[in-house]
Amino acid sequence: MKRNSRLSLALHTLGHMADDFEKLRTSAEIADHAGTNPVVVRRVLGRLREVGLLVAHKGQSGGWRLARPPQEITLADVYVALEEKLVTSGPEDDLPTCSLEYTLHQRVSDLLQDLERDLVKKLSETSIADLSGKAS
Amino acid sequence: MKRNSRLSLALHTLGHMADDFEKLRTSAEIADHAGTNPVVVRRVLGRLREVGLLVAHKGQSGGWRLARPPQEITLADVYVALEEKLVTSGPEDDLPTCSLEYTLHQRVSDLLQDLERDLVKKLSETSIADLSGKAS
DNA sequence: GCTATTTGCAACTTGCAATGTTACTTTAAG
DNA sequence: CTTAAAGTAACATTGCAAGTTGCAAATAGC
Repeated sequence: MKRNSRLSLALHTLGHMADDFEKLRTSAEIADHAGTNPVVVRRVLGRLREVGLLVAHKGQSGGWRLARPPQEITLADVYVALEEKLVTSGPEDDLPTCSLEYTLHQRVSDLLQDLERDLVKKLSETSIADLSGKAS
Repeated sequence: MKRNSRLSLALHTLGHMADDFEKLRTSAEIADHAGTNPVVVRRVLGRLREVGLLVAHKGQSGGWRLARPPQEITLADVYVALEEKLVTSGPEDDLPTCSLEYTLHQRVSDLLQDLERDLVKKLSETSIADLSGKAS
């Protein structure tokens, strides 16, 4: 089992979709290529459908395709949609009882939020069209 | 159970040690304050001992203290020692069979390595003395 | 030297979340 | 009407971090 594979799966799939973005692909085909399970694919791509990156067609000869041209979908769009958090924001659930711990958490959190912004900015500079074999 | 608590535990503890850096503290005391278990404390602080940030004294009236002045121990030292990876480097274990996946992984990895460097740089600008109540 | 206290460490258990699986419903093409 | 697809809920598996137990080694205090 691979951890943290949602983003990999999504980007990999969208990269291929960028190659031939009219084509409908079924969850089964995608799962097969990505070495996973159709339900997992539907779960992950479902998020991208919800935010309008993908379109799904039910019924016979249905499947998935991009909702807009691949040049207009960036890695950041996908990252944000999946809430993958490659930068771990603090896991603090309970309020710290100790003021030192509070200060500490504050500092580290601020720092990580900056990094997260950086990451999204950098991801937004690459579209999924840039990944495909027939890149511009 | 908190995930990702090793770094929190370590920084929290070292912050307190910076307050009174001659004092020896036992794993039991530290665990009690941090709401965890002495063995977990020894596991985490053991890493910091291995890289020369802490000193442990065995035997009666033994315990832990800083190996050098708190001003000379940065958050980066602790972060690096624990290999905490707040920035998730790619989880790819097996070689990608698909060239698109390979390219993708390459790009994302490069980006994350940049972020990681940034993070360490920023962490190195704060010492554990800066965390303590009696900050400079 | 003897005892109490502490770290060091290995082995095992537990808890949890992500992934995987099964089974069923809904939708639409032919 | 049949077939093939997404949608979804419920359950199973599993990887991993944290927690736990038990004991050996070291050392201070007596």
